[in-house]
Amino acid sequence: MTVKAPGESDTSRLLKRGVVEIITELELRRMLTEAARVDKPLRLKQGFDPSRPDIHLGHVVGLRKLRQFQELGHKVVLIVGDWTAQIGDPSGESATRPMLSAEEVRVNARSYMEQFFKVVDRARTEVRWQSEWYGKFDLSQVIRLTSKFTVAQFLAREDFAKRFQAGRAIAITELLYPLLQAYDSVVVQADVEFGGIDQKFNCLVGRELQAMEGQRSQQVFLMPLLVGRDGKLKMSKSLGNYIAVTEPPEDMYGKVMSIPDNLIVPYFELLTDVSDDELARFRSDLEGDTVNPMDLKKRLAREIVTQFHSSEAARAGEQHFESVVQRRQVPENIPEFVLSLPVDAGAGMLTLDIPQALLATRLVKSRGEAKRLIAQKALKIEGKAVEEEAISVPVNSALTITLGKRRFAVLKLVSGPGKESMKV
RNA sequence: GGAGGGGUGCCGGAGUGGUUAAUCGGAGCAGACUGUAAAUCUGCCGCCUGAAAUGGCUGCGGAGGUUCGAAUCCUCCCCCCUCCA
Repeated sequence: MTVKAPGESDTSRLLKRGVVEIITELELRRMLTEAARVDKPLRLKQGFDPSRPDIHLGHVVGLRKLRQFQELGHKVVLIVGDWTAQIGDPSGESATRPMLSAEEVRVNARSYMEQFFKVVDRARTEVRWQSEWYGKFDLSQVIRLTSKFTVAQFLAREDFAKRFQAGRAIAITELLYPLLQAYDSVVVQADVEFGGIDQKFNCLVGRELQAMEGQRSQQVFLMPLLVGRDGKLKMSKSLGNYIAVTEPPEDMYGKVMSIPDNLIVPYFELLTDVSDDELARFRSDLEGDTVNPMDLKKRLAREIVTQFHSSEAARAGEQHFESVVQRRQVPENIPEFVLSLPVDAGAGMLTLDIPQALLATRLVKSRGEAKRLIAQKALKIEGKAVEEEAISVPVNSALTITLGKRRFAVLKLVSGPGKESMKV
């Protein structure tokens, strides 16, 4: 094993960019130097909650940081929080979560790790399950653990303090959450714990507990919370403002394009490797209005899609965006449906009940929605706006349907007994 | 053990007998505009029927009940929260 000491330029990238706070930076710097000197990697602790196996760009901010440390030779210790998951993270108004079966946890963990290792180096990661130590934890140990802290200490945490003052509920298990997380640090002998700034309290409890157990306290590395697509709140799955790392390239590209302009620079800063000089230029260009924000955003989207897919996928995503969104063209490979309808008496025509057809394709959820969309001029058939709810078309025609900006289908109409439709 | 507050549509949150399919905000969708799926503006936003005004159904924690009529009143039940012990 070879642990490298960071050079000066590395250090500023490592310890300054995308970092809110390091507790304590001085000590961490010492540890980095020392680790290189004795060639012993630092143990970088990162936990995850297997009830939420989805990784989005908000998590990626931290994962990239872990990766940077790994590149210096350090080791990530990934903790599968199969016990804390049962408590629920107290940050926010956590609703009680359903308990997961052991099997569900396993499935989630597998899926999580698949995503995790898109960014983090698997070879330099140790995976540990909480059940390894909490599976045999007994009451005397629980008492011993809880006896080390006071309510006042916990009320120092902003989230608890606010809720307490507001007279809102704080479950006792929620108080246990930071304790368990802290004890994890003791078990795995963490040197540094990584987390979003909202994890500050939990990580600090870890420091104290380690000291009480006669261990060297971990350093705490806190990163900013990425703002979600809404431009206001932190990216989170429950708020629906996230971009998942498993997103197909077109969607990922498109979703990056949908972030508000004021997030362009922060996203570059936290999610890409563009240099600090370039970041500064982006900033001034945006302020001075000398760049079209869209062009910067396209670059951002390419960078991000490339990280999780490939540069080819990024190019394809961009082409898709330019043709479908910007030029409003119909994409390729749209779903096709065959609809069999009775032929009208006389000529070889049939009457297409459009809401019915849209419902059959599941492009809409109800006839009502279809009618509304038609009234709102959202429907195009073969590129032409259609405002009628029924049209007459020749048998065996294939119609390309566009509904709004993002819904497409091809309808093949054949003569048949009823209104049954089938998907092809 | 005692006292009190509350459960409303995807979310937040009004509403305390009819004018409430249910104010408003957010999300979502559509249109316009545009430099983008940014921003902004406008509209839509339970289901079915109808070109439409209309009509029908479902709906405010659950089950009953009162009433011409209930999210709103009564009874029982379930769940959540706060305070005092």
